Formats: sequence, C-alpha cells, structure tokens
Amino acid sequence: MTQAKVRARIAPSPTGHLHLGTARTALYNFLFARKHKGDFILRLEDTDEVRSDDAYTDDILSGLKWLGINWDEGPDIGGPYAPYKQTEKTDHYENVAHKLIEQGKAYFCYATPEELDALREEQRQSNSASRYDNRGRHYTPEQVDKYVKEGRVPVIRFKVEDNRVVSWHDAIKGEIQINTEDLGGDMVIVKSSGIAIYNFAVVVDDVDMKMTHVIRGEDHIHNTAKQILIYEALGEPLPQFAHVPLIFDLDRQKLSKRKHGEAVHINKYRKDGYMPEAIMNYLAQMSWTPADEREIFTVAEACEIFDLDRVSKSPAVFDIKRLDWFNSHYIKSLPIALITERAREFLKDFELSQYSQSELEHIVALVREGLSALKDIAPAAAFFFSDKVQISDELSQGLLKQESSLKVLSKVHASLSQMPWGDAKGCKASVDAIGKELGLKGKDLYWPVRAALCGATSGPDLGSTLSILGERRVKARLEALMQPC
RNA sequence: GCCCUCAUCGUCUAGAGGCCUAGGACACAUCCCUUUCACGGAUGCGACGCGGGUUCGAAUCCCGCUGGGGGUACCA
Repeated sequence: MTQAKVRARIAPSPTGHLHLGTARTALYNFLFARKHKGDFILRLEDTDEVRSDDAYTDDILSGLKWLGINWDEGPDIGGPYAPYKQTEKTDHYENVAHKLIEQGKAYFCYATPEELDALREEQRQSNSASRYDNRGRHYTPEQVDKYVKEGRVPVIRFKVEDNRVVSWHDAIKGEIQINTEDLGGDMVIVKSSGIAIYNFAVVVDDVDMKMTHVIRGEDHIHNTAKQILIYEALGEPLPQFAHVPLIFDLDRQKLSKRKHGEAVHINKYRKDGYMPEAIMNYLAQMSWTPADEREIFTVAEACEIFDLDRVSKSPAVFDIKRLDWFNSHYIKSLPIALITERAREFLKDFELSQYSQSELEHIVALVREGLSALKDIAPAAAFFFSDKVQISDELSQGLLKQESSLKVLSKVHASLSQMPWGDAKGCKASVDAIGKELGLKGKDLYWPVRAALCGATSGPDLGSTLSILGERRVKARLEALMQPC
C-alpha cells in the first residue's frame, strides 16, 4: 500500500495577533509533517472582511518563524497550490458553490439577518435548540420573485440532511459521532457579500491543497461534522482529523484576549525576552509527552519524536511559572554569544560600547543565571554600566558608614594598581588578602565592597565583578563613595 | 436548553488490569553548598472527583452521577 505523502497545515485567520493556541496547533501540525517527511503548509483564512488586518498577518507569520516553525508552501513563498490566501479565491469558492446548487445540494436563501435573529429568539424563548428552519428549501417561484424585487441579496446554503449520524475516527479523541440534527439546519456556505464562509472555504482549500491531515483545536469538533458533509457532497475523500485539547488558564477557563489581554499573544513573550526555544518546548509539552518522557527538547528533536498517539485528550493549563522554568533553562544553557546577542535590545539604554564583545559576554554570563526572562537583565546588569551606582539610604547610612567598611574600601582603593584585572580569582584573592590584613572576613569584608560596586549586598560573584569592571570603573565607584559632598 | 467532549499531586504529566504502599517535572517548604542572591544537590509536602458494577485483582474496563470545558453565526 502506498501512503500518500503527508500534508498538514495551519490556517490562521488574520483577525488578531498570534495566539498561544494557534502557535501550538501550528507546532503540532509542523512536527507531525516533519516527523512523517511530509509537507507543512500555511494558509490564510482571511474571509472575515470585518476583522481581518494585514498587520495581523505579519505578526502571525513572523511569530511562527520566530518559534522555528517553517512552512513549505504559503502566501509569502507560494507553492504548487497557490493562492494560499482565501480572499484570492473568492470566485473559485463561488463556482464550487454553484456546482452544488446545480446538483441540488445547495440553494439560495433570502432570509434576512433580522428574520434569523427573530427565529433564534423565538427558539430561545421556547427553550428549544437554536437552528435554521430550512425555509429556503421550499420557496415558491413567486416568493423568490418577491424577494429579488425587494432587493434582497441571498446567501447560499448547503443542505444538511437530517437524521444522519456523521462519524469519524479522530486521531486524538477516538470515535466521534454527531447527529446532523444538532448541526443547526442548512448551513450558509457563501455570505450575501459573495464571500465563502469558513466551513466551506476550508474544505475547498483542503481538497485543493490535497491535505491528508487536519490537526486543529477541539473547538472545531462540530465544524468537522459539517465539513464532512461537504466533503461527501463534493465527492472527495476525507483527511485524517485530529482535535487537540485547548489551553486553559489557572482558573480552567479558555485563554482569551478579553480576560488575559496580551498574555495570550506570542508577541508579549517575545517582547519580554522569552527564548523561542523555551516557548516552543513549553507549548509542545503542554498536551504531548515524548515516549521517553524527556522534558527538554529542541524543535529538531521534536520533529523526530512527535507522535499524535501521545497527545493527551484533556486540556492543559497555561502556567507561567512552568514557562519561566523552561525559559530560565534556555537562558542558562544556550550559547553565551547567542544570549548576549538577544540581550542587546534589553540593554539598549546602556552604553554597551564601553565593553568589548567578550567583556559583554562575561557580564551576560554572570547575570544570566538568575533570570527567568531577558527583560529582567537590565536591572540585574545595570551597575556594570553606570559609574554612579544607586545605593539605598539603608546601605549608605548603615553599612557604608561603619568604620570597618571605610577601612576596607580605602584599602581596596589603595591596592587598585596591584589588582590582577581580568583575573576573577586573582581579584577575589586580592580582596581576601586585604581582609586578612584588616582582620576582617565574610560579610564584614565582602559587603562593603559589593555595596560600593553594585549598590547591593547581593549580586554576582565578587571576583568576577571586580575583574570585569576593571580598574577605572572600580576606582570611580570607590571615590564616589569616599568623597561624599 | 440542546450537542460534543474531558476527568491522576496547586500546575504539566507517567500510567494502556497485577511492576502503583501511583513515578517524574514545575511550584512550595526545609537543609546542604555559598560572603549574598541565583545556580546546583538532598529531603519533604502533595493526586487517581463520587457511586455502582466486571474481575482472584482496577488509576487503568463498563454504567450512572457530579464537575469542568467547547460548540450551538451571513466569526474563524
């Protein structure tokens, strides 16, 4: 048996910034395609004339790329089944819809939005299921004539046959059965504007683009039933469906812009200095565990080991603390040159040119340990860049007023020219030697020095700090303290 | 309302009838390391929603209940 080449896709609609859920769905499709040496396609479902915006398209494409998700065909690079943008296929959808009308599988419906609202309201009042009453199936020629004369512009509805069970084997959820009666009556496939509706356009596109697998959020389950009906009407084979559980917040509610604001957008994490490797890793393992249960893996590794069989059926809760853990892991373990490069934009308020590239890398290496996101690097590294170190009143009035502290500082100041700059251990040893001389050690010795240099009693390794700051900067800091006005 | 779906520590999960007095990770607590914070290491806290079955034996299978979530548009 020859298996067709796997083709999976992500079909975002450019009605908002790249959402965490969209990113994860994209990731799963991408990983699945790569795992099976197939193609991954990106297609834009921009049939919502009201909410679609090109700015969102850019945001989505760049966000996906940033995460390491690359497509083989898409609106930006083309491909054998172009166009990859639904608004460029309007006529095509309409043609297909007309074919369905000719076959008696669809028809024009002249019901106005107001009439439909009234119908729904009535159904709501009587506590019955909300559905279109298929009235358009039985128009007399006179009625149609009248509606046309009134200037009503029809939609095209697809006939949803009643009393049938649509079922499919979902690659994640297993067997799913839905009765067509619960689908809401004959469905609109082309709006009165002439633009195809999502449920119709997806099927036409997935058929056109020869998609073999449709992996999407479980909020689409009912849509899948509707879409299967369309596949059948078109006489086309069904792809394999897989419905991925959704992502919740800590309150077990769907992640939504309304409730969570920017926190649902990939962009927000990008701006805050989260590593794409961390987001990818975190997103991937939210509802999927590799067979060997490893938790840290790269995109490339995930492409090797991804498996739909191991995708969980239940929703995952987005927990920023866990993301932070992944992020701090990558901040600590990615090559220092790369982290330094990424850190630059978070340090842009400082005059970075005063340090060489390798010195800068040392600084980043020193402070990266405690960071959960790069946005926190500026406060952590600030003292390296300013000769006027901010010192709290508590320290300047307390610790730094003590006699022993002043002694330590003036001793350090005096020995500046003998410090082995560039040698972290050597610098530390010099301080220790001064301590020995003064009979001071521990906090009494280190804290004053640390406070003078960093403005705090906690911070990176003292020897390294001294070594990187170098004679000029250390001198400036000490003198600023020793000659108060 | 109706339809679909889900159910293991606070969170992500392992678990596909005996290997489970339920394992790992995050978080949290304590301790160790350290001049400090962080890192790292150790220990601890901590879960199979409930009720019936089936079976010699159930977290695992079946049924019901409860609870959560999603859907129910001329949105996607």
